[in-house]
Amino acid sequence: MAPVRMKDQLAYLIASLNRQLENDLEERLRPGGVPIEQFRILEVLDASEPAPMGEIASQSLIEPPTLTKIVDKMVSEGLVYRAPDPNDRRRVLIVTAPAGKALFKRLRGVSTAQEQRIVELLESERAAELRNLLRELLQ
Amino acid sequence: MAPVRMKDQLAYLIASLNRQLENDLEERLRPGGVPIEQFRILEVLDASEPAPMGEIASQSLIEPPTLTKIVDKMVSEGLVYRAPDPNDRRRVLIVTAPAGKALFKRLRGVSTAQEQRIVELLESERAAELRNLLRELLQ
DNA sequence: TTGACAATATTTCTTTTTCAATTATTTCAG
DNA sequence: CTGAAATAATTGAAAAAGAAATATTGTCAA
Repeated sequence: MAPVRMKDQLAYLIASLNRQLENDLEERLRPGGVPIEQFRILEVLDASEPAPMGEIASQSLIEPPTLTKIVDKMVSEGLVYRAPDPNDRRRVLIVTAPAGKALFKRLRGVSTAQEQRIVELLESERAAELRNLLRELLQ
Repeated sequence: MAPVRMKDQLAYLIASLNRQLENDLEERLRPGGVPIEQFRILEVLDASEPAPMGEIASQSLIEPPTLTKIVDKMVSEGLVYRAPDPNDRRRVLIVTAPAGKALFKRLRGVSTAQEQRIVELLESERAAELRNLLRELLQ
């Protein structure tokens, strides 16, 4: 069997593409001065709010201790606030503050535009196929 | 148009899958006690050696200052050594030392096994299709 | 040939991230 | 009910990453 060259490995292609997409997103967020992680957190909250720390961590792919510190910063910037969960007081729920909502409203297009660029680059049936392949490999 | 849920976004799927593959690889490398970055550097060198720092950096997706520090460590562990490029003395070429070659020989299977698992999980035509889709999106 | 600019790698300094341990709360078997 | 184990989040120390500055060498137009 011919040796698989690194650049042909699926894991490597995925890592490279991931890097490329992150750099792209970061660059487009830079004018707003918003770190990509903060943006992802706002995305998670936009989808379902309020959300406990653990939920945000797993969805945004950020480790819990890191998330705590990022949220600290976002709280101090007035983007979100913490609200202890009355049903389970171990939990801390995060809620988007008005400033956070406004910020996200300004920036959400950055992410959807990226998705659109990808889908356009492939034709849409192939984009759907890619989506399926990735899903199949997850878990 | 219905709002694209975060979990359906290609960028998110790619980030998630990338994370999953990295965790998987890291776990399998742990017995050898080798950080994933060192392994990737050895992979790059295995493909073409000697290689200048810049080349290793871009291929392994590691930033130059970080790479310098990792190579420092690898040199002190006797895995690689530095050799100034005689043709361009700004460059520093990295060469795999015998211990590095031995280590890589023991561990290379980890990476090819991962590739195989992916290819098997999909059938191989679909793996080929995935490869093409990813390539198309790169650059 | 020179002098300005570019390229390569490293260093330094600051900021982030991670890892392990800690606190607080909940759950549940006995 | 009690207390041991589990879960959620945070903290603090150490490690890693990142940005900017530096050192060195190379390139090329004037």
